[in-house]
Amino acid sequence: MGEAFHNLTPIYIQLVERINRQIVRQDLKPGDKLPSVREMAIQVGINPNTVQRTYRELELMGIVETRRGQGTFVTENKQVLEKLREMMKESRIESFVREMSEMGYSAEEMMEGLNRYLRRKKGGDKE
Amino acid sequence: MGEAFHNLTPIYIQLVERINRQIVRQDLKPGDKLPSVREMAIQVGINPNTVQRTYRELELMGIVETRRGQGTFVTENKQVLEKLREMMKESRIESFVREMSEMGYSAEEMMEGLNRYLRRKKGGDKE
Amino acid sequence: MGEAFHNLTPIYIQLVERINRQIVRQDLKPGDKLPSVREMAIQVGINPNTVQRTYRELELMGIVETRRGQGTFVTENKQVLEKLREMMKESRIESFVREMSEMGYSAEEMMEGLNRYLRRKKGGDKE
Amino acid sequence: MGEAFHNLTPIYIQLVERINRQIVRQDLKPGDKLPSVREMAIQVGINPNTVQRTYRELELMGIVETRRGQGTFVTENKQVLEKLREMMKESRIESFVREMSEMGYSAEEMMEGLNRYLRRKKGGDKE
DNA sequence: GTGGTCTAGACCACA
DNA sequence: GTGGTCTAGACCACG
Repeated sequence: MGEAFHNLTPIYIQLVERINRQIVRQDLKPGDKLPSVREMAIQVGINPNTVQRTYRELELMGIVETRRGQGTFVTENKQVLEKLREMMKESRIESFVREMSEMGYSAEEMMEGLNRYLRRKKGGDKE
Repeated sequence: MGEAFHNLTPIYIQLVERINRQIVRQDLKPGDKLPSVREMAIQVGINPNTVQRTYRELELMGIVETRRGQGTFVTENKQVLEKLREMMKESRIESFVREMSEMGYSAEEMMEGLNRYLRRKKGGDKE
Repeated sequence: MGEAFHNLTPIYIQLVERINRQIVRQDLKPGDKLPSVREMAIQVGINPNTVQRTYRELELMGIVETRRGQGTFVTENKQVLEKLREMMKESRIESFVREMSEMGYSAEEMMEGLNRYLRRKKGGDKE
Repeated sequence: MGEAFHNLTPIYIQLVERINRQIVRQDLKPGDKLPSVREMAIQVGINPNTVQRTYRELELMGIVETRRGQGTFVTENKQVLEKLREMMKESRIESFVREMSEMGYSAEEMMEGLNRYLRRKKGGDKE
């Protein structure tokens, strides 16, 4: 999640992660059909081959199932989805910790900071 | 603010953030000289005008001081630096919380997850 | 191993299998360097992209390791290689049994036929 | 005899083998009429001359009989058919043994592997 | 040099 | 229509 003006991580990986996020957020629910390869390519402005590669990657992970002539669908396998959710949670925590410790914060300060933020937010909730 | 394939946020903002991060990480210490406008422009491959704008922005925030004919330096004002550190910490916490709650995690699960991660890491530290 | 006048199975899969066979036969030993993507492409008369896809597939299976700027190498992980050997053995047995039972032979006839063949061969060995 | 990407063995031989297989599998029974030369040529997408050659080859082997003005028929000669069956069985066994020994398996391991596979399959049969 | 990514455009099989 | 494969040719990062 570094910066960079060109963005080094491959497009197809970025797209894999974007779709994973949509699934974990339930924007894409189990059984939902993803846009066709060509449609998605137009939507995000990349080449159909690159989308194809993304979908294949997701299929290898068991996250989507593709049915020839029909489309690509989010798996209904609860276990896989739960594992995905778990992985993304760990990944978020991990980069949070990495960034915070790069800034020089200790484990205690992280817990403390998060705790204070959450309590503050509970009071003044909005949006 | 989801990432994109081209990265929509203005380059000068990206550069401001990159420099702030370097300061908070102590890669740039109080009193350190930043690369000259032209040098920085070459290093990151952007237009000197854009770098100029970045430095102006940083100066308005009080984070750097420019001395005519000498260059641009990280401020030695402890208060400003402490505030910057605080801001970046809050910003990291905030996006962590936002992302985690988008994934459907509750405040308790965040605290729990972070705590478990930190304890796990304390045991098997390396690198 | 069917016939087919055009050969339906994708080239990159055929190539994966060919390489796996070479590894199992020890024509390619652990640690050996495979031909570079471009070289292999010329050797077998296909597009470098297709070879690249083959190598990637093999890497996902853990059968080869690729080192940027150096080349692609057969893994030295004994476990993976043993598993590959086991898989290919099972696969050979499975298609043997399938073909034989399509021809109407029973399990007993298969065992009997194989046994007779092997004993016959033991006597008149050559080559 | 490794496979290839274009398949080097002559088409008419491939077709001979395909038809033999259909006969041994009883997809084509004794006395059955084969498709006409022209029809077969269209079905498999090759030249009628090539089909003609295939049928001539099969006739030389005594496997089919052609009756002027009527068509080409699978022989009803039990002996010939039994011999064909025997030949194909031996051929399958031979290539099984060759492939397995190329992989470094001994005669004992082949028998053992086949036996285990068959017993395993007897239990969990399906399809 | 090496592997890795991306595009443009083609053709195929399934349904 | 769908996904899947292949090619040709380009450009990139690593060493």
